[in-house]
Amino acid sequence: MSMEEIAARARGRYRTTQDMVAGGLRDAILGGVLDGGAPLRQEEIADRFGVSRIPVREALRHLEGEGLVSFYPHRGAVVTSLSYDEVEEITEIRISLETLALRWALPEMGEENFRQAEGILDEIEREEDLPSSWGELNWRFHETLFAPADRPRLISLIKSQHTAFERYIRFHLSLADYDKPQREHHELLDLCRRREDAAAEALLARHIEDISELLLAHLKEHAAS
Amino acid sequence: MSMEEIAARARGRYRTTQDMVAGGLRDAILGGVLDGGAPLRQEEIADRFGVSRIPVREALRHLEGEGLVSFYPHRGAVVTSLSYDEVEEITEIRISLETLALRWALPEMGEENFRQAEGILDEIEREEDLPSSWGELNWRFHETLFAPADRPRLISLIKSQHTAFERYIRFHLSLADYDKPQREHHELLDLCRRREDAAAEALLARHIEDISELLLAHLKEHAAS
DNA sequence: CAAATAGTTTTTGTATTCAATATATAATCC
DNA sequence: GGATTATATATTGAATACAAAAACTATTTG
Repeated sequence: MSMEEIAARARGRYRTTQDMVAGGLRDAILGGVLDGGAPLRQEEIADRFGVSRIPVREALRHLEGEGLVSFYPHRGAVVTSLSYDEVEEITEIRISLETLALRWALPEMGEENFRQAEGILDEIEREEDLPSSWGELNWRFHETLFAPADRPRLISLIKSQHTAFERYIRFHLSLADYDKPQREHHELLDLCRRREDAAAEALLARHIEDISELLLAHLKEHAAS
Repeated sequence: MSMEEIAARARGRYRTTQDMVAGGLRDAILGGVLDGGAPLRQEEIADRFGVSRIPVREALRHLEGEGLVSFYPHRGAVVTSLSYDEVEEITEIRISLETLALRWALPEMGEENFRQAEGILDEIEREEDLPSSWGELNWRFHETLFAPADRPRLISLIKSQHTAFERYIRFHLSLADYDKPQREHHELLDLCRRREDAAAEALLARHIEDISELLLAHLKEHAAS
């Protein structure tokens, strides 16, 4: 490793300042430090990161592309929040895209993939602070199943739907709620191993719906659109 | 109409400078003035639009979110270009998302929608310069069919796939190539009217594949990945 | 001829200033 | 008094100028 690389890592392992700001804001949003609807004032963010407003604005634009923030001309950016209807919509989109990805991935899966996926399930079971790491680990499991499809655009679309979704999981799910999805993960991996494509696709669809239902139930309870 | 609104239109009917730049660049890319892979130098663009570099950079970031340009750190932005594999990938994604949208839209369609869709098909048949307006008109037809689904996120996803796609149509399709898709448009509208959902979905899938095959055939011929 | 080096170009980041717009508050009018 | 209209303030949006970092080009040197 070169001196330059080490220095780059020390600087926060980001290539540019706007990447650093975007990364920090992303963590804050996904980690729940910034709730949906929270205003993102440029000057305040710039001060907090110790940078000027320009990289902040470009970071915000980038996050807009990821669907995490929304811009309102001359009123600024706010953290995107999901309505009940949008959660339902994302559920449908996820089922459609993820079953497609699984269909393409299944014939290409090898022992290597299965072992990797198992490793992630182990990590989930060993994890102490599940609420704060579930999003990341859950995504890594699903991604591992889709990766053999070698469809980068498809996988990136799926990822952005996941991101929009899992931000809410953290707040609305209690510890017991994680059991069922995890059981489904094991079942899903089993079906993939046995190459039962139709059953695997059906289970994946149900798995997505199950998570969604948990989320919708809590959203309905806690009112707020 | 207020004086302010008139003034806003005179200013180029854009709310902010970056919207104006983004709009201009989008037209240039979709219109084929800027080919895939073309470098987008900030200063040059700023000069051409008579603005500073700040709104240009934010416009580029916005277009990055739309998938029309790609950023390479410290090397700048280039117009995104599609590989053969990516065209195949987008085809699969479109079929998956558009049949989903149609499934949700069909029960909600009314005579109003059918008439509107027919109007667009008439426009296509009356159009003199089809290659340059096909993209826009074709999208408006498909959008009209999906609109009753009232799924804004889904429709916006579909739109970005369309955009990535139709930029290439203009260059690779000859006049005769537009006949078959247009016949399929009429058939599709007919099936929707008769509420034959399964047949309509199947035809839509075939329609997307047909267009894709035309494009892929030309891409294969003209080499370049 | 290959590798190192210097110079150039381009992007990226900062600072400062000003303009345009939206929101909130205060004042006016009916 | 209620509604409309002006005014004030905060924030975003944009321009200018400059500095720094990275990538590219051409040259020099061994």
